[in-house]
Amino acid sequence: MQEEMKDAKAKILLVDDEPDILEIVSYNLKNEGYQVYTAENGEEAIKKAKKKKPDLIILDVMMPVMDGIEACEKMRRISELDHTVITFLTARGEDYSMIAGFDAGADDYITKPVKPRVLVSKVKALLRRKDNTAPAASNITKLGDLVIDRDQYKIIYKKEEMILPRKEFELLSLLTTKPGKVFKREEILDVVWGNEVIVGGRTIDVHIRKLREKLGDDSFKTVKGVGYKYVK
Amino acid sequence: MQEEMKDAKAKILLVDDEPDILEIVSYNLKNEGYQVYTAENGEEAIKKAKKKKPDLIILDVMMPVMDGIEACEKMRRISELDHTVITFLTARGEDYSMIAGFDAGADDYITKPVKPRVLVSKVKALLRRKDNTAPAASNITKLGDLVIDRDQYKIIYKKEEMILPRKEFELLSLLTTKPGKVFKREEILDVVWGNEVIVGGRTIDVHIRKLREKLGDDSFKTVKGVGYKYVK
DNA sequence: ATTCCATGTTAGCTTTAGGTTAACTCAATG
DNA sequence: CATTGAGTTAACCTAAAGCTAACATGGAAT
Repeated sequence: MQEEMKDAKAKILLVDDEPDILEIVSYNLKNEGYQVYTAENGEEAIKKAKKKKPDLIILDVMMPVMDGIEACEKMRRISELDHTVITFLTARGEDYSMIAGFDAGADDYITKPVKPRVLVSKVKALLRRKDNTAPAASNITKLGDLVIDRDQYKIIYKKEEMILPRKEFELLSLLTTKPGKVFKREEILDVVWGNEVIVGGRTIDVHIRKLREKLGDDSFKTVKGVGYKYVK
Repeated sequence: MQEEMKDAKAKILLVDDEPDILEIVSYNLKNEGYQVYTAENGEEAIKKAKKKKPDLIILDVMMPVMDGIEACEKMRRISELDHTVITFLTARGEDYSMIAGFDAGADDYITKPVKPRVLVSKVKALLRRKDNTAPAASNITKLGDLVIDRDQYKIIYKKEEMILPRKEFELLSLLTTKPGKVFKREEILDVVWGNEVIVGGRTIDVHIRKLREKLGDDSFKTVKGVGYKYVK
């Protein structure tokens, strides 16, 4: 029950020049537990956005003083709003404004006229999406100046991104699952090659060598007669 | 084969405590080709709604066990029913129940007594309206100069709108769900083709090639022996 | 029906990155 | 100083991806 709370207090900035719309929409959003701020033009919107750092900004395209597109562009340059979702409100059929909107850095758009219910569910969806996007649940191992990203099949070594061939990556990946532990040659073959395949005796060495070339000699220690280990 | 059913077969959940009404109304709706489910009280209605995810729910206000208002409120909290239209059946003159109904999240109301013909045309209208509403729940991903609209099955690339063949679209759609992540060929087959279908080993490549042609070579990186990834 | 066209799949060939091997060297150990 | 296991190198091999054109299919248009 309490995890429903997290987006319950999401802050939303609603920007439209028609007070009626502001009122009806903000009423509905507040009903859902959101904290709603409003602005009647782009300028005001930017001020409030800076101050409140909302999670979501709903921006009407057509507005006096500063239109939605312009406001959006400006807001996108404000780094505090990096994680803010911006969506446009646009009249149906105005495709050009949709494209312009994306160009200005919007994340989505909602077409008018819109029913409160629909808008609310849309807002929910957007905030949900935001949550999912942020904490990319990737499986990453960090060891000193080496970062191993198993999702992206890449590593970062001394701030430098590099991609390794598959076997090298998997070998490294294995050794670093337990730094310091000595992996027997047999173990390595099992995991990296699969115990059906039979490869010659020097194959592992060659791969170790390549890793040493790329990641520095001293990280890979040989334990004669047994196998290899990775040390920071 | 299972999707692509137009609203000819729209699912309607009809809720009323009077069996006579259930029968006569559902007869008429079925005649029009709708798939009709019935329930005799709010509790039952919620259960069936969850299971069947109807497009439209017609809800009598006055019911034993759980009345329409309460049932409506509960159903509105079920996210699978976000796009379901809910309409009340209310006795003429009961204005209060109409207001309460909207407050509970209903989309419309129908006054009793109602002639079958009228009801049917009302239902048609509601479902038509629903179709206009639904695409507002768009599901859009924006990545640099690429916008993917999963609802409209179209993309915007460098300000240019284009539609991709289904497989290409789905492949792109998958890869972009997690930019940078390497999707294994097997994963891709599972998601885009479905793991029952068996396609030749070169099929994915060809689709990747087409995407590269259209969206630029460098966005699609090959990770040999593993799969592909999308990078901005 | 018939034609036409877009999409999807396949076969078969080319290309290449990646992986393996052989042959030799080196270092450690007893 | 012999033996054994590991290091090194470059040649070689192969599985995997690229590519192209042909074929298959299904839906739309006529």
